[in-house]
Amino acid sequence: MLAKRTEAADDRRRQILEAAVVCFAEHGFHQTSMHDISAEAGISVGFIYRYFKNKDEVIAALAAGHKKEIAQLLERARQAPTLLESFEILFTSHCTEDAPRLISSFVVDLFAEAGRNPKVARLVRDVVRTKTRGVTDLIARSPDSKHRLNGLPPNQIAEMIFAINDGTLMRSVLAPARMSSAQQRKRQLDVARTLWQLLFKAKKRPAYA
Amino acid sequence: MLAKRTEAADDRRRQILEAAVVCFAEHGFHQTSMHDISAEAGISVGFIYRYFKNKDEVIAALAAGHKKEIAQLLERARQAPTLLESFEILFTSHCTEDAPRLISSFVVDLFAEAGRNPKVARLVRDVVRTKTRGVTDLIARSPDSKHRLNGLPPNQIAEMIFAINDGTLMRSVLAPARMSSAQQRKRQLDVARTLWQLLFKAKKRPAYA
Amino acid sequence: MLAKRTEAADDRRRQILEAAVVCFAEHGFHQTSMHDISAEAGISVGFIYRYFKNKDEVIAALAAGHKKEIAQLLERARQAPTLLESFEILFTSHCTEDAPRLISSFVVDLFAEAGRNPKVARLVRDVVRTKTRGVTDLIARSPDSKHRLNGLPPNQIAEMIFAINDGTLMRSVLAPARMSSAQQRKRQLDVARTLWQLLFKAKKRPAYA
Amino acid sequence: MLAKRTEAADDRRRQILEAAVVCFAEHGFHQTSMHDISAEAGISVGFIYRYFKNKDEVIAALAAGHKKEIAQLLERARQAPTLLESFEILFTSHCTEDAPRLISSFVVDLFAEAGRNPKVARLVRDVVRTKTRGVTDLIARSPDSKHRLNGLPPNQIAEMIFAINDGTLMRSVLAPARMSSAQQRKRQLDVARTLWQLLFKAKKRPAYA
DNA sequence: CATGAATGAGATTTCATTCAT
DNA sequence: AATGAATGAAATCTCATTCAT
Repeated sequence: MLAKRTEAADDRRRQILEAAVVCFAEHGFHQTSMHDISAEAGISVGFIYRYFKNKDEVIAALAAGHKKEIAQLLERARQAPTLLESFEILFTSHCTEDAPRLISSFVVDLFAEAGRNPKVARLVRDVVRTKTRGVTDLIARSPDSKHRLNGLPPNQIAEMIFAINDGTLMRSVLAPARMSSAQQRKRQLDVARTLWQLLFKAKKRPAYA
Repeated sequence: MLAKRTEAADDRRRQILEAAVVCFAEHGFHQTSMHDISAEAGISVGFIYRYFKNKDEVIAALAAGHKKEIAQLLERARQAPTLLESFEILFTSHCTEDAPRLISSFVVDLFAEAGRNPKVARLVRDVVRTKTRGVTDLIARSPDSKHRLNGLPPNQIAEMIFAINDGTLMRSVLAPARMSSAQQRKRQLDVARTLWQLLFKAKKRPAYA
Repeated sequence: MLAKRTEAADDRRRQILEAAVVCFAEHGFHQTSMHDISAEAGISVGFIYRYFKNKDEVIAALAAGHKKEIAQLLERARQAPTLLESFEILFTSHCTEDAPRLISSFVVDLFAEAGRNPKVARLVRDVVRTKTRGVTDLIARSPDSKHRLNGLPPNQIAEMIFAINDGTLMRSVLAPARMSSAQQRKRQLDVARTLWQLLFKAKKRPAYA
Repeated sequence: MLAKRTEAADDRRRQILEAAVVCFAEHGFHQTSMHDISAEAGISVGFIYRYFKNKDEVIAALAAGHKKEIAQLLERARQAPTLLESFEILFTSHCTEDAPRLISSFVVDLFAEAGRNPKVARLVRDVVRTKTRGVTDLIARSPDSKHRLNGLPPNQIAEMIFAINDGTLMRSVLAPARMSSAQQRKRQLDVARTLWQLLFKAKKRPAYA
């Protein structure tokens, strides 16, 4: 019997999930044992099973958490005063943490898992959809994008933004361990600005001859 | 004692690796057992060990194979008559196979694994470097890019191309199983052309005002 | 993660080691499977690993136990009222158990293992040193040995005693299964007395001629 | 079908057995694979099976070889001009080889194996019997032993000699690898002479008071 | 004859999960 | 509630043995 969803229970859940994400990011889902998680959380193994039916549910819960974080990220991006700033927020999302590699490792593993675990796939697909829609909206509403974008529709731009975003995330698992959060953040800002320039600053480029 | 590298042995190796990539793509590295691979390859478990020291070596061999394929892909892209065609080749690489999801699942898992397994990380990092350099070169040499690119240097463009490429690949693991290779290919071509338009067709757009 | 060293845990350890020594004596270290041990102990295989890191650690623990037993044996020998009685204790040590062949088989295998496993070698070497020193002391302190011993120094005598002791032990693995503990004990006492006679009773023999 | 016992076949057998004893001494019977033996002998695995039905037969053949060697050793001891020299030959038998640890490791393992493998047990028991009888004879015929031996019967002396011999052999597996054959030989000679002194030189010791 | 490719049973070890306390 | 002892299925890897070439 799983524990009821009281506030205290939610705290427990969070505690377990926080430990889990650390382990998962470091060793991957399937090389992390339940014991690893319990040790990281400072609780007993059996305890985890009071709050999660099994290991897959822990993964699923984390995927759900990821979905929520993405929703919050979108919200923050939406409230930025300019579109460039929105982009900057989106592109550096996984660098604001004190452990950027942790997040990216986890997310890449999540996608890998989605490739085979239908439950995870459904959630991740949902995240992707939410992200794309949110950013499409963001672009469409921006006064910046009135006449520009090289004639591309907002949703195509949005897809490209996320392709770039996911692509750099995927690659960031290769970043040497010594690379600081700040350094990674800087790299990501560069990418955001490059894209920005491509999309909106074309005119500024001196017309060739 | 591993088998010597005769031609017959190389055939066996290939046979095993082909089976392994199918299993890995379907279930991930760590949820594929050596028995799964042997069953898929139609041989006995022990036999795999005559050709690969252990499971990690199978993964590493596959990663090395990936590296070689990327090198060939670059070569093909290099020989395309126009830069746009080069782009199209690069962006649809994983769709030409009869099993596009297989390839992408494998590659995403490979990146996830690179986040923890240093041997794999080294190989993947190598692949990334080769890719980026190759495409940087491709762009720099192209007559198309003489005065355009919105003032961005070729290597920054190259990085962006691959970010997009990897990003779409990462996302493609979510593609519903029923999506055909042709459909995916079409999507990828769209992305390639969007990027192309962004990079090189800007001038064509009537300057607002 | 190994279980902590509580009293209950120590009981478990003992239970496992007792089962292990039975199996090892009967089939040797390398022909005893972990499953054999678990079956003999009446527990599950995996459970052994909560108490011992691996099979080698089981062997090492048993070797350590042997060391302790030898130390106790020496103590008992030391407290015997006469040197002859000390000898008798030393020579019959492995016969007092209800399973003399068990002990000898185990010890011979332990020496065989010491020839290749450095960890075991270190322990066995330690046992040998302790034994030799202890008996050297025993002899040196004995009033019996004041002027006799055929002019041989105590440590040479001690070495010989243990050579004989180990030699008979080594041979005792050949004793037919039906040979009772009592019979073996009697044989060993004969050896002890023969040695004693050789060392100390020489004078009583009528000088030839 | 095993190969017939022609002279050429016997050569093959010897070649295999020589390789086997090296492997067995180094790693023990049950940690030596048939492949190890074939590699050491420079032949194929399958080839071994033409000359020996299985691994156990290889061990048995080696045990039989040991028996023959012991018979030859006894013959040499018998032909020595004095009893002391006979002793010296017996005690240093395993040191004359260029690999003393090899022989002792093998013999100790052989005894361990005898504790469980009845076929081996029978052979080893036979060896022990042959040895004891031979030496009993040796002593009984020696003019040295006419009136001495502290009143002990020759067969008891013989048993003791072999106990010592086996005991030192058993212990010699602990000799550090760097100990040379010559050093070990010297040690063994010391033991032989100590025993000799004990048995026959008692008279020389000044009778105390 | 001789080889070594091929097998598959079996060994060691791990780990998700349960349950008595 | 919370623990962690206990299980046993399953994974990785080895190796004696066979047999087609």
